Amino acid sequence: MKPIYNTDIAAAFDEIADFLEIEGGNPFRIRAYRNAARTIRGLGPELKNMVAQNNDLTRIPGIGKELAAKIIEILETGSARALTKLQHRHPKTIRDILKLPGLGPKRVRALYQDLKITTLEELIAAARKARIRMLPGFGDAMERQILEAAEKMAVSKTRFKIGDIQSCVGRLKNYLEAVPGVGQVVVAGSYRRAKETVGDLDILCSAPQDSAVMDQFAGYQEVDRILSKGATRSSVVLHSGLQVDLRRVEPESFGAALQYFTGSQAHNIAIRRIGSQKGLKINEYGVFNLDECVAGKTEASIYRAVDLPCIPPELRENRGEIEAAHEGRLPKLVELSDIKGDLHIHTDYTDGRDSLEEMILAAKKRGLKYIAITEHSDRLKIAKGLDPPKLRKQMEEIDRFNAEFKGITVLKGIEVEILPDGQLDLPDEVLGKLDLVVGTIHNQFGLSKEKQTERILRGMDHPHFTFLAHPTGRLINEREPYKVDLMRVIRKARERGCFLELNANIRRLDLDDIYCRIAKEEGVLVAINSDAHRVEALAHMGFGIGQARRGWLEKADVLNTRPLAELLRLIKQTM
DNA sequence: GCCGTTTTCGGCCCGACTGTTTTCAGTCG
Repeated sequence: MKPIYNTDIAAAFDEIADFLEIEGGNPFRIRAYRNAARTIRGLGPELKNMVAQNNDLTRIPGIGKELAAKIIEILETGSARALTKLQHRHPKTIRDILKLPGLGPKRVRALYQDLKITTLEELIAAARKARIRMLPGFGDAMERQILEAAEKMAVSKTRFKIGDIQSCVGRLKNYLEAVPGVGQVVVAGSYRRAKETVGDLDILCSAPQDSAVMDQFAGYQEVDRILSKGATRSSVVLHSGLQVDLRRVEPESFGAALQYFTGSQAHNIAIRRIGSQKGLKINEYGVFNLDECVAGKTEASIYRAVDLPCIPPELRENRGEIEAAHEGRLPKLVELSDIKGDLHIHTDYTDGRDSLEEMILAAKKRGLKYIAITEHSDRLKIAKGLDPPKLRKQMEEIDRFNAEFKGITVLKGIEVEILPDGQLDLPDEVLGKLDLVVGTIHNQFGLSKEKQTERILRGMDHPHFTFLAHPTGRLINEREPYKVDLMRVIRKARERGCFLELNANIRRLDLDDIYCRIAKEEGVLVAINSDAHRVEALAHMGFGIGQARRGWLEKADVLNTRPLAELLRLIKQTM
């Protein structure tokens, strides 16, 4: 049987929830499945390993006796009887219809039971024959909307990489801030939580009721179409395909609204539950004791009302941050200003665009105290990887820069290929002359998990190995991570005293937040690097910091927050 | 189906917008 991962189990629970919804099942039971699916997706360790080690699954929040039994059933048999039964009762394709905007369980059930519609094709056909408008609760407008949405379904909605929408967000924010009467404008939602991708943009502004901000928003030049428009809430889709929701609130509610619209949903539900235990009602307008508003102007006031310190947005995923806040052990998260250097940089010696001098000057301008030049190695021909003579030439040039430039130190490094047999792609005597050796994988992604893991572990055993670059090789929305047992990699790093990278490139963000947190718990330092191939890309560091903060990393957990002397000492210990 | 420092039963976050209604259900975030 194929190995079953957390994503498979989460998908099974979501499928159960979908079918139960269509059947009109108990909404709280459905929510329990959805909560569990979300929790399992965000879980670091694989459930199959936890079960193998006899861990008590009911200790995971949202997993009780029943769901724990179903998890084990899925791991052992590949499915759950409860799911199989549902699959026998309903065609699988009905779930596609549930995904259409505007169609929830009630309407899907009506379509299914009254018109026997079970596929998108049948839905489109029925809409064209004007049969849908006949159903109670449906009408002309709804039928039109359904037809449009169903036809567009083929164009699947992918999430946007956070780095890709930066400039778009800046333009829109400036535009809204210029509307008369508008005070603060804050982009909330998953963007504020620094998630690697955002599905849509949630913008919050403070403005009086008679403000023109909603009209101005709907008239913004990048708007493609308007989904809804009201006095306090509007939604549009930009030409880029990005959906933007704007919320307007009065200044005295701004903190409450910001807390609410930053999410995550799971975090907010947990906070509201604590509120209700204290007899408080929490909504986007404030915290209410009966009808009296007791908090709302600032975010901190909301948390104070439930006896908690303000929790940084990046932690708000209901992954233990509320318990940590309650017990006074919230981490003091790493900040961009803590970063002293960048240990993964390319130049035009290989596949970078800018020269060594340009990269050094740009790094110095950003206030970095040190950088490491880490070109590709010989075997990576596609990136003009350096052979020993070319590397020596670059090392000499770096020596000249170090003699000339004050205020920044340039370290000599290499991003060396870990070959399929675990050997490094340059002779030991060459590697031994460098300040640091960054191991990496750029080919043979298809190896089995066992072989890929062995390959990497063997590479890490090399005496000159400093850290593993982009440890999973994933490209967000583009390429799955290669199969590798990261827990073994993390433990090897601890055992060897070497490090792992959080590659801050917006396509990578690798390690991700979950494994950053595991690395921290295992006592392995993380190096946050830009992997810049041109001067502007040095700014990607900020996205790496966002991801690191989501992974609970503090200054002390990050290798390149160290002053140069300490950094060199730590690196030397690996060699 | 989960959960409990009042509870092992009876709760389970909460409000805006839309479209179809004639006071509200469904959907969404």
